[in-house]
Amino acid sequence: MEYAIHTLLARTAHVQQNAMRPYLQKLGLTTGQPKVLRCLAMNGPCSQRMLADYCEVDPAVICRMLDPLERSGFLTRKQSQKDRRQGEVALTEKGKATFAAWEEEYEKFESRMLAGFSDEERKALAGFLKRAYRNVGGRLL
Amino acid sequence: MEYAIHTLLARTAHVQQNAMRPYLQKLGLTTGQPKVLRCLAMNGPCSQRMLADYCEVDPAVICRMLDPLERSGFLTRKQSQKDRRQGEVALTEKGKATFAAWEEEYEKFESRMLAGFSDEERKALAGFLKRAYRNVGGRLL
DNA sequence: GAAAATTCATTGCTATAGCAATTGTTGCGC
DNA sequence: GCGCAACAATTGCTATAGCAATGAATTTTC
Repeated sequence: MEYAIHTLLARTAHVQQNAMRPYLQKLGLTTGQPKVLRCLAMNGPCSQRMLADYCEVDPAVICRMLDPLERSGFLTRKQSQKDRRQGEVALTEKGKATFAAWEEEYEKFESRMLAGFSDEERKALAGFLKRAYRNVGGRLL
Repeated sequence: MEYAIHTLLARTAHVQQNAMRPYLQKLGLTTGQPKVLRCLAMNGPCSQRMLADYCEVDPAVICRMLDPLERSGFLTRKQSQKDRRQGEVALTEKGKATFAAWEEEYEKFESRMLAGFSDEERKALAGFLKRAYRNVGGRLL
């Protein structure tokens, strides 16, 4: 039987997420948290609005995700001086260290997922995904 | 900047889902429902366990997804005669018609997502996704 | 400079998803 | 055939995600 691309894409992403969970759990992370930490690690302290834009999710999602991340001591929230509407979210040392550890751990995962892929194939896959991403409205990657 | 494959995959799947939502809403469907309808359309009446296996989600997820699908009149649930532990989930006529309409509607979406892809590229992308899917533990596609 | 529009964070509601525990039912070992 | 293991559906709890509405602060418009 033939599968539609959207099915292959959704299923692969879904199974991928389940496969990553044990790696993340070793570091005390859930599956959605690394992308928030990544934004902060790459861009430094951000407002929640910036996090939402970068992660391409609704601001409400970020708002709710920050509570457990703060409780776990990965980041801190405070009010911005310049604009009291905005918060300023920043990684703690623990947050930085945990994200760095995840980046290392992730290598193991990726080599498993792409086992048997040549360098050309990896490049081609990345290029295809990026093109499809842009075709359906993605603006960031 | 370079993006990890898992990021490209997760983001593309995520944006894809948001892009499909309006098409689905025209038919009164939510983003998770088509895969359940597909299983029933392809395989005929199923137990919830079969649906969970086919959709690669926890049986609890199927259990909770059936309530709204039943309320919308897309399917019916009854107890199996042979094994009273199992239920028997079956599409209604409305469910069949709606799924068929979705399959048509989906064509429009896919041609948008894969605009600019040659036939070879489509085949290559599908092949790559399937290999990655299997590498991370997928057993069905 | 005051009224209107916009922006940011948050909360409520729903959908999708995993895991653990529970209940009821079947099947197996003996 | 009885007890126990396995299995099916369900429910509770949490995480991720979208959308709508709200309240507070800022910016724009006039």
